[in-house]
Amino acid sequence: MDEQLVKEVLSEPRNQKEEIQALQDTIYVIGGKWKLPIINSICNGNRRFREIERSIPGITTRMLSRELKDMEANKLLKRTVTPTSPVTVEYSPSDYCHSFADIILHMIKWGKEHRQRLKED
Amino acid sequence: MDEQLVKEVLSEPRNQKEEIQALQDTIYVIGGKWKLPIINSICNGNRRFREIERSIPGITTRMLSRELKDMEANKLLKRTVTPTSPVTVEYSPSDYCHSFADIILHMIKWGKEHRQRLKED
DNA sequence: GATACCAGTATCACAGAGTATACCAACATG
DNA sequence: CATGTTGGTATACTCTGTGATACTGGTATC
Repeated sequence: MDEQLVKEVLSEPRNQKEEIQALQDTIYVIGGKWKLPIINSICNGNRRFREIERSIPGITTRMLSRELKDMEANKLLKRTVTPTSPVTVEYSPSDYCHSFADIILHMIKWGKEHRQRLKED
Repeated sequence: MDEQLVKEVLSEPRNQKEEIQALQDTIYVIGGKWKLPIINSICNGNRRFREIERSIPGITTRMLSRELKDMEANKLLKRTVTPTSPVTVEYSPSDYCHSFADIILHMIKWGKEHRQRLKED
């Protein structure tokens, strides 16, 4: 584990109440099955609705629509409509959106290692 | 962001399908409102049932009971019963449990920064 | 004797997360 | 002219995660 990060995040003396509240806040924001996969997809360069939809196995049009609306309202991303014909709709990440990069990266790492462990059994 | 980690986790050329699957696997394992707070609590030294319960704001006896059972079955933690009177039950983290440390740490970090941003408005 | 703590289980109930399917208008492609 | 794509909405449904409340049996405390 990254000792520097530990020092940065975990104040001394430890304030466990604050830590668990922070953890619960984060879970509240990115909880659910789809938020992180969507953020990941958009940060990976997917912009169009169907493009994002196709990049996430299992998601339905409805869930994607709902989550995108929600995330736009919370300024996690920007929705841009270009009046071409037919209209072009593009979703792009806000800076805020990039702040999840570390979390996502570590979760990808964990998922890969997890799969590796399962294979070894 | 940690460039070394990026190189380690994100293979070149990128395999986005593998990445999103890894991400979804991780969400599947630690998804829900309580798993990470419980892991965090136990890794922070809480061992007894009521001790863990008190350390997590909002959790009910029932949810804690269910999640602990689930996590014991998945070898995320060990349940030890000492035949004192009344019996002493202790939950302790497995090595596996510690593998979430990075994710939790980054989520705590994000939560703290999030709260800071809200205060600044 | 009343109350409180421990480690839970039982029962009931609900909201909302998530699924399935169909549909729309406008355009492009074969 | 039939089909497919885009960017969604509408409707109906399931289901499970979560919550509220109550209870148990043994012990310790007041």
